[in-house]
Amino acid sequence: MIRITREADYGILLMTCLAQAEGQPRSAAALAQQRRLPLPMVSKILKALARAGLLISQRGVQGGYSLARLPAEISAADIIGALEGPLAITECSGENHDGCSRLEHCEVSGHWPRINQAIYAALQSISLLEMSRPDPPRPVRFHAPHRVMAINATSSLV
Amino acid sequence: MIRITREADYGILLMTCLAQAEGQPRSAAALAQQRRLPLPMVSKILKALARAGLLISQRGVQGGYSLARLPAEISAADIIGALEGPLAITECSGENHDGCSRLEHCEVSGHWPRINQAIYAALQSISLLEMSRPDPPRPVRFHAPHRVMAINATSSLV
DNA sequence: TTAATCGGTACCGGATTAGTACTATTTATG
DNA sequence: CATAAATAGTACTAATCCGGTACCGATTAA
Repeated sequence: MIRITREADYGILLMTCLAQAEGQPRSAAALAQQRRLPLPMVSKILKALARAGLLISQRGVQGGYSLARLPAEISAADIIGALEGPLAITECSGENHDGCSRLEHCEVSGHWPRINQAIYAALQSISLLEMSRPDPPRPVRFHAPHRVMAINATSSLV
Repeated sequence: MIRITREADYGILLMTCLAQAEGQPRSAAALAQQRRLPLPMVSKILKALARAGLLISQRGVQGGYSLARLPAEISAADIIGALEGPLAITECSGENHDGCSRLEHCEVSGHWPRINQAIYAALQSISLLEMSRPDPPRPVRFHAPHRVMAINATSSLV
């Protein structure tokens, strides 16, 4: 399946909290409490988001994190991308096919960037503003032909 | 990062082989040899694809697998979806939010199906026919703003 | 009858991820 | 100026999941 790491999953949850906070900084502890997530994890994720430039961090008493841009200017792709690090497993979907031992028997590799881009575009089309709507209009049923294609969203699992 | 399992990755490789075979059945061993993939793995994947109705299997001597539909009628979403099984980790992105212990503190969950569908649509727009073109026109560079969003396509890694 | 091939299940090892612990650094506030 | 509240960084452990293998049964053309 196509899955997203739990880190990115939590990241989206936290970002929606901050979107609703309207620029006012929130501490990691407050966010963890609000979403019922483990504090160290929340802390780690917020740090990463700040490093990626999506959040502004304010240290010291009364400090916290706040959005660096307006919710409408932040996409799901931004958040997920920020939390996934520039991992090395990108060889065949990215630009550098060097070091690909199977290249001579693989005519498909050139197509991965296309798929890549298609998914990226899909994720970029969804803004944080949209995701922050408190009660979304229950979207139309997923029209998978025979089997549900699932994103591994573990955010709400036990 | 957003990653695809290696199984699905191999699956696409194998499907392109079969697309080029033009209806003529190929044995698992032949496909494994052609793509330089481990035979047991190939066997496992082909079985799953056949069960999903994407391949037709012919047992016995001179048997093998062949496409159940025309390459143009099979999408990347079909292949990936077939290999990812109806895992249980779908609770929050699928339809049934039941059993989600954090539901009351999670206003985002309702949005996962949307993201889900967006990605699904992207994958469905790419047909096996397109992917089987021997040497694809090197697609335009991936226009990620600051960081490459990567699909973990490990097909061509060592 | 035989050999080639698909079908299914169970299992193991390794890699990645989730989560934790600890310490240093910054800063508002009294 | 001292203190407490908060972020920043790093290293580490534990659990899960994935890739891969092995084995045996069922089919079927020759």
